[in-house]
Amino acid sequence: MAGENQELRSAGLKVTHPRVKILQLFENSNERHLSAEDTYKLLLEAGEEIGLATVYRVLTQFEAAGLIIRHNFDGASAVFELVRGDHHDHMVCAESGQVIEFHSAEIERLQKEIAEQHGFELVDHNLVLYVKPKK
Amino acid sequence: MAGENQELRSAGLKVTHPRVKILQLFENSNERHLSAEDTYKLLLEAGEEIGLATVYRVLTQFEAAGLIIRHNFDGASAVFELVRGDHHDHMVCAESGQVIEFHSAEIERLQKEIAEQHGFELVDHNLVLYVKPKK
DNA sequence: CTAATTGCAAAAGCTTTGCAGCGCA
DNA sequence: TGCGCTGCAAAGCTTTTGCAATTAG
Repeated sequence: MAGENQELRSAGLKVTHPRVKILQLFENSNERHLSAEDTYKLLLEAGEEIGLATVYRVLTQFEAAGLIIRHNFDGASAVFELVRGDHHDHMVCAESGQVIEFHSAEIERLQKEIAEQHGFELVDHNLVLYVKPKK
Repeated sequence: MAGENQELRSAGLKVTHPRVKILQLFENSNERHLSAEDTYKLLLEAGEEIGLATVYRVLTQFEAAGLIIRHNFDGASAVFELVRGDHHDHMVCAESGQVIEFHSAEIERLQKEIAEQHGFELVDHNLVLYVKPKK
């Protein structure tokens, strides 16, 4: 309830109607991965008249604040996801469009190892598996 | 020299001037990762008057034919890379912008394993490590 | 009250498409 | 010759931005 307000303040953002509603949407939606357009439409369905430009601005601010992360799965449009503390990667089904989250400590370890072997420090990574149903 | 012509024919594509030039560009350029815009500009510099729309169409056809692959590193614009038979992933240095290619059979194996554990078949994947120089 | 935020519409990238003319097979 | 290909310009999409009005603190 008021939890969102605190999260926004901690992020250094004023508690405005659009920001609260968008944060609530991410916290309550069944679909964890939403594009700006998805977000905009869901707000409209919920009777919230929030401009699409505002949705984009708020999502960008949330990303900068570390509240959500942006994914560019295919290149078409970005999708956003609430940060819940648990890091994970994604598997996208080419047929159903379904997005599955997974985590592999071993892959994470190997990534770090490979970066270091090349004289670098691993800052971030992006792993997406494109799959189809097993016959 | 005539190698490109054969590659194009095998791909079921007519041997036209734009297609030959674009394929040569990818085979001879020092930079292995080119966006449509990069390709267009390099062609202009080489004195080839090929339309940007044609560049996009040819790159899309080459991708469909399996001659090149498309990467969406950041979401801004896609970059293309000649398929040389060796599969590899990429490491991008945040400071220098440098792109390093690497391959890990172990990560590949784990990916396949994970997809299968979830009841899927791995079709493709995208792995990018974002790194910075080790201090 | 004041600076931050919003909404609208216009603009900005990147990419695709319609169509008339040109070129390879 | 015929169908595919090219070029240009226009249109499409996602995302960003300018600006006046509104709102949070």
